[in-house]
Amino acid sequence: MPNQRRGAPRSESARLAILQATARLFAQRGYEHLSIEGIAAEAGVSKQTIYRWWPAKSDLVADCLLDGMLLPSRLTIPDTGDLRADLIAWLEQLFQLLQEPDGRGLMISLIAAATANEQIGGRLRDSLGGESSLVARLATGVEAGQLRDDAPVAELGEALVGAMIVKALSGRPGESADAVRLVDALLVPPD
Amino acid sequence: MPNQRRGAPRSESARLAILQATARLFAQRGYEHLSIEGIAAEAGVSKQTIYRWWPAKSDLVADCLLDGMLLPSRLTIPDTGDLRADLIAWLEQLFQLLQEPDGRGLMISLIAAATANEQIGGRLRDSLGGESSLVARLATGVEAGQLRDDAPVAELGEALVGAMIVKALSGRPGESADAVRLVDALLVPPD
Amino acid sequence: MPNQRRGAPRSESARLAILQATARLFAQRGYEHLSIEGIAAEAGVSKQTIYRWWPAKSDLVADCLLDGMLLPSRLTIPDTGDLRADLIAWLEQLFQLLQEPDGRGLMISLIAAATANEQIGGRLRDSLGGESSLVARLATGVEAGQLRDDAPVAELGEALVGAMIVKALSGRPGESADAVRLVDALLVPPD
Amino acid sequence: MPNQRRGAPRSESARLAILQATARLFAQRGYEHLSIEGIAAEAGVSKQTIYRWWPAKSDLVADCLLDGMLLPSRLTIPDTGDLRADLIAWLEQLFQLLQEPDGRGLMISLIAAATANEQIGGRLRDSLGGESSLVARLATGVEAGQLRDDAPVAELGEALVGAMIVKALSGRPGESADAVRLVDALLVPPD
DNA sequence: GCGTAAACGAGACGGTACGTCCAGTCTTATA
DNA sequence: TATAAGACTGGACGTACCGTCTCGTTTACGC
Repeated sequence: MPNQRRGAPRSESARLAILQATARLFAQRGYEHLSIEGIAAEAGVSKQTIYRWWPAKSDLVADCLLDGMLLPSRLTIPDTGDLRADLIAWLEQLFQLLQEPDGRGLMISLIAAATANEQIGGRLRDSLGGESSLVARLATGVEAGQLRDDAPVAELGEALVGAMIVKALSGRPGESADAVRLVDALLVPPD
Repeated sequence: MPNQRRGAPRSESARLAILQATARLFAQRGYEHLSIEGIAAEAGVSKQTIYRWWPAKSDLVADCLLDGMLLPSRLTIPDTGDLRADLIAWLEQLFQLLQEPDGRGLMISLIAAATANEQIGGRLRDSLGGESSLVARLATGVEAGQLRDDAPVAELGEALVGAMIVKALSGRPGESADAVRLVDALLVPPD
Repeated sequence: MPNQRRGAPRSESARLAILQATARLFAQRGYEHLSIEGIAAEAGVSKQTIYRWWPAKSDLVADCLLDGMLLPSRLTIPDTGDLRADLIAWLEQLFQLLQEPDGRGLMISLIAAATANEQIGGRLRDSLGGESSLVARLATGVEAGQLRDDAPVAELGEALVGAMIVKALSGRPGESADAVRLVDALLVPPD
Repeated sequence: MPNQRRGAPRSESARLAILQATARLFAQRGYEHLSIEGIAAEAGVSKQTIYRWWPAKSDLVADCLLDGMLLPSRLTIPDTGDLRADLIAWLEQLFQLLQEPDGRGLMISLIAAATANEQIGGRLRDSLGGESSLVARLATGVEAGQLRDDAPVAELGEALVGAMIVKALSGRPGESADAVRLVDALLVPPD
């Protein structure tokens, strides 16, 4: 079957350059100060090439997030078999990130981006945009008998991520003990 | 004792007009489309008068929020004596708000504003900017014996508000049953 | 040979609209009250388009002057063969212009513009911005034997124009007799 | 006879401070960049005090010029008895001033101010704002028999000052020889 | 190969808003 | 009543980006 379309195919190098430029500028200056013009200049690309493929700045960021270009990889949820320990470890890492100045900026920028794009919000909910899913980890915990069968995993996931987001937005630093308390409050073991 | 300062005193009418214009435009068009120029025009005031008293758009919004000009009054947490019922009722109202198109827009706008101003984030955490405090209500629950003495009220509050915020950001509608499940997951009654 | 530059070419219609708007507003309200914003509005053009091509208001006015859009065409120096008569006629026209209210305003505005831009000053010196040159006319007079060979034509030109400028600035009306006296004082015929 | 008016008399110290501040800022930054606000701050005076006594910026400058606060004193016309030598010396000094960067700026600023105020133009004409008068010096020359009785002294004065102004505006440097040529062209001795 | 059509760089364009400066007027309290 | 202080409306500044557009160039199919 021959090609569907005539004309030059989409330039992969331009696509990459744009996403990388976006990620770089996002990390450097935050979502608020991201501009299409700046991205085009940084990527060595014309504005039109961006507008041809992405309808809005937030969709660009969503693509970056999907490709894992925005978040440090350490933020994925571990699965050692011990749900409580895994969640605590994951939350502690998040709280630590929020205490680095750039870390908090990154999180705030992601929230700001989510404000403009539901997809980004969804990725945040499913454990911050990476491949792993918080809800999947909780479900594994149910299977392993570490959580009651009828535990509302979706709600628990939202509550965990949401607590972190609220901490980020209100500038209240999260400490290790908070992570423990939060997980213990949420995770009622089966009788 | 005579007055402390010379020069004309700050114009109360201008202050009010600015805050009201901000609230009006915020409700109409959202935080993203709020512009100082637009507020000045709506308030019949010069831009300089705004810049003289507020360093940034987000501080203006924070003042509005403090004065209760942005949120419907029904969103305060009730206190009927039954903590579980109160929390469920409050969450249901929030979820209902999120299902109205304007309601979700309002919440998203508040989160966007919080992104630029920690104070706003703090008000969101303390039950959405009003006078009432979610944490205070939880503490009342502890005193009434409806919650264990060592319940981490701060974390629970953050988790509740955060869950709602995550729902808002990810566009997942919250239903009444969700509210019940969430509250039941979080509120472990004393033995 | 292909085109030198990429990107859309400069819009001639915008260029013209800007110059015409400038000329119109200059004539109506004078150099002092000329504003880039006003010109942009009058020309139906964005401010950026003006700033892209002209670094300053005075350069815009200089371009208008060069294109002969600011001065009445009658102000060019005649060449009937009789130098003395030509100069007197030209000066009389200038003096008459200065006695019309708008005429004096025009001249004052030109001087104010020259204050910000040497090019404009140069055009004023070479007989007020038009195509004709006062010095060239004087040189013709030398050739015709109506002026001494070593007559300092440049200095005489500056003195003639300068006298008119001083009259304009000091509000002293120039009369016909003044023109005659001035020319006779400056133009010493050859022995 | 008691005072005519009630209330505090005009503050002489404020008046002086304002004029001195004006002169200082005029010299430093030129007429164009002079602002009432800046003068008030520099003088330690309120804006209202300036507006109470001077209707416009240009009137302030006119007053400074009258008080001799703007021009170097060396620019007065000498009177050694030799009219030609005096005029040449005076012009040479002017030309020299125009070749210093600040000197040209000063002259341009004065012309710009004259553009807004006829009085200033008049002072420029009467030999640049000082006490001495060019026309008076020329009249002395007539009395001394160095100029024809019917020499048009007013026109000659305007031509001399005007030539200098044109040089200043057009950025053409005046040299010593130019001064000689100009004076010789204008001053026809009696037969 | 050769035309044609899309992608692409460059960049001009009409706009909106920014945050700042200053004008000129006013309202206080003090001298 | 003059003054210092300073708040106020209003207009313009020069800049940054927006999203659209118009060029000339490049690339790859389909004839």
